[in-house]
Amino acid sequence: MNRYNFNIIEKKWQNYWEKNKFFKTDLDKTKKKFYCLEMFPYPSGKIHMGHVRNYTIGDVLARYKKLQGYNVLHPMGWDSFGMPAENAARANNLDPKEWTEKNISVMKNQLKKLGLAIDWEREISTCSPEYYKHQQKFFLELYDKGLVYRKENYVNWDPIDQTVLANEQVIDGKGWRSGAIVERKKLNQWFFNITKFSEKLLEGLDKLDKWPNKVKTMQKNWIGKSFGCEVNFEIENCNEFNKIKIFTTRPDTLFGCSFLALSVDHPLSKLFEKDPKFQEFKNKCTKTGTTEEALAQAEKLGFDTKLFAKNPFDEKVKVPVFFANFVLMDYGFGAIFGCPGHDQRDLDFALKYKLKIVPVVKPLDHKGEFTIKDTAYTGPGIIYNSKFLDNLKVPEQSIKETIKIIEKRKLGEKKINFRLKDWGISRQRYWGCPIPIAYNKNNEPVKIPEKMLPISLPEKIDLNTKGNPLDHQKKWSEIKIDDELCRLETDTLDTFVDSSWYFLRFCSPKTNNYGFNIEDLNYWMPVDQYIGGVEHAILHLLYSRFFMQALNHQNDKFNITEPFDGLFTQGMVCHETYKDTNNNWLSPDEVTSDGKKFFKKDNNELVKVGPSESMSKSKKNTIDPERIIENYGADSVRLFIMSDSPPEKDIQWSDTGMEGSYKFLQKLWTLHNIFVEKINANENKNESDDISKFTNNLINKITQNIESFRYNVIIANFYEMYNYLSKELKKPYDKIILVENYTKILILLSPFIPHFASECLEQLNNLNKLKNYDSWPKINEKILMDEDINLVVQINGKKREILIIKKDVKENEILKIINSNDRILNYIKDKKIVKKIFIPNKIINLIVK
RNA sequence: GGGCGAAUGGCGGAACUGGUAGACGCGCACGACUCAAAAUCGUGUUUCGCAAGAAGUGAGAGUUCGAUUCUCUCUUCGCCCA
Repeated sequence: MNRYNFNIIEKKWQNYWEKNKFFKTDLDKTKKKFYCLEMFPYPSGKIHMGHVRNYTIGDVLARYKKLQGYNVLHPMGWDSFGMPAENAARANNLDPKEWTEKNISVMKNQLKKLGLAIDWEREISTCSPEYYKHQQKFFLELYDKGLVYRKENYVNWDPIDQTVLANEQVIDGKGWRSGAIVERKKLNQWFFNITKFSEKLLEGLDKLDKWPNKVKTMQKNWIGKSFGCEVNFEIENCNEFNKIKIFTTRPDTLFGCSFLALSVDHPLSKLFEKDPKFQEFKNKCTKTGTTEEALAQAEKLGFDTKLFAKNPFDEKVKVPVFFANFVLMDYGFGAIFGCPGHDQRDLDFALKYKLKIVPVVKPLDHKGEFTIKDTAYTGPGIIYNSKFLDNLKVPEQSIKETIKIIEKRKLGEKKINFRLKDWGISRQRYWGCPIPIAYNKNNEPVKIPEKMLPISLPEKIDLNTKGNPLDHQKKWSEIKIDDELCRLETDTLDTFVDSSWYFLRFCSPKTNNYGFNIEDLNYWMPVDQYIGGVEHAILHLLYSRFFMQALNHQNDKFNITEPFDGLFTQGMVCHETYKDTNNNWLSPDEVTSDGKKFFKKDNNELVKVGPSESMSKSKKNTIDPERIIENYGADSVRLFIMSDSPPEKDIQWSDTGMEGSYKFLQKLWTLHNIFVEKINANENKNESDDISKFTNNLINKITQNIESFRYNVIIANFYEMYNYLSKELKKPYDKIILVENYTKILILLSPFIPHFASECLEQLNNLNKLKNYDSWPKINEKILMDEDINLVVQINGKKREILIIKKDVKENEILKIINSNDRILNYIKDKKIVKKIFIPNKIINLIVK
């Protein structure tokens, strides 16, 4: 018997699919559609196991839906702008464009070797002017709608490299490359007004019932809607600034207020502009990073203004006003009141500056004096020390009631605050989409007229400059608009903008005059199933949702509000980590094992085995998919990556598991040959038709498990199928029955191991089944109903016997069977049956005494 | 510190709405084939026990005829936010 030669067979089918345009999207819009999309990759060089997992999950679904008769859109593209290209190009003196294009061609080739059912004619790449031209139009459209604006904002500034750093480039407060201490610097930057849609983005989550709750909660927390109140504090003896407006979510603790804290950017800071001590303090503040986390961890610092504010509830109580490093200008009004008793940050601050600590909430069951030492009390309880607020229950009564009083006394009003900030889209980098704006002589922004788009990036430029390379492109940046010489914006767009609408472009990838064709969109959108890593749970998904809101805004024709109807977040691919005696990471290739301990291959030194972690280049625990495909074939890899763990959880890469999948494929091939042999022999008789029952049951299980993404269980179902069939085929079977059942089984297998299934179906002369729509096997309910069931007999809740009986047998029938079963009777004899619990087709439980 | 989630054999995991715990795979053991090994095939594999049987899903309680599944408390781990 011939061995299954995956090399020949996989190549054969990949060529066949390409030549016959097997996965070309159908343009017939009368058919029911299914838009299956996986997060497109960044072309970093080679595909990694995470891609293999992500794209196999999607591919299984796309192939399954196609067989079910859907018109499937399953495209692929490249998220091809971004820092790695710029860094790699700088390091190796290359052009980012060439580097990117080379990577794309390598990775595309690798994806094809996986046998993915992708319509490559719809391929897009975000770094091509063909793509970003439309993005520039969208930018101007949003600009016209008032959703884009420019303002000064802090960035992470590397003073040595003279460049802006992304948050992830700041490591322990230092620049990743230069090691310089990162500063906060104010720059003029472009923003998308995402906060205009805070409420809509929050409400929209409720309708996304095919999203994981986890992701929805994360977005909810990120948007961070909080109910609170603005309160005006009067400032004593200050003519220029007699009122400060603060925001608080805890107005009920107002009597515990012992200071006001302002951001150094608060308008009141103008009074201290000439104070060198204040400038020194402000500089100190700019040295702490811009992230909320950095601010939270930094030591609480204050600058005493020597001003005093009156407590609005009791004008006799006066509290000092500070500037403080932990108050941000873009939250609330850049001013808070400090209540050390019930907020840890405020308490740290108060202890440092020896301010009063007045507790105003105590736990309900607390007896005697309640004191605060070094931990603020934030739990529930009851208000005290607070005059007219005393005895209000915290939090259910206190906040609401206090706001009522504040509004009645006209001291402030109820306010809803969002944590979500506007989206800063300016990047001081070369390899990104140019912002279609220029500046005139007066430095005013001017829109680039549509006919001048795209503003393309200059090519083959010197990247080894300080700061943004585009700042050094004088010639490129000169542009004439309406006969006026202007200079182009040199900032480029955040790459999250590129990925906020690429799924729209896939619907009409070739349309030239606009980013999409609305008829195509109305047919294909929303994406029915979006699949990707949970690391994009917040930003990418939120920005994409925002983009739909923005396009929708003031546009009756664009009716999409939510881009992704279903979302699935897959787990990561992990591998053990290895370190040598000098604590250097070792790759799995450098390590060998005797089954118990691990050794370094070249010198037999003992290797330290670390925990299994997500595959990453830095820990050297990666497995190269291409090499695995070469050794085992794409079908085997697909099988393994689907088999060991539920798709939403992390999977451990294991060589033995991989080998197991490979062996299983060989076993299926043996089984195939037995089928073919038996079909040719045409035994012309059936002992029974158990095989049809089995197949019918299998269809039922596989279909249900695909729909709920339990792919690992499906692979187990296939193993069971193999175990069953290798025995069952020892019986004689009629050719017709065999062909019919085996064809169905191969169709069930085809989404998972498409090359193998195609080869076998071709040998059965049933290849057309994979071409035709609607060939996913249907369940025969009658056969399903006919099956025997296991009925468990329990005595006092303990399993004592299993009865294999027909479905829907009545209780008294079952009691008859029990009465003739000695094993069961043994447990009942000499006892009285007190109670009978009977659940049809499941269980009978006899309670005896 | 807050939010969300998880914990099942030596390992990965299964058990859809409370109803047979451990499917399926890996590993391991034994056997067949072989001079031998690999490959392949077969049998077994939660623990204790010769067995009948008993215990058993991180720990402890509770609801129930019946709990891996529901409720409460605790422990550990993971993710997100701070």
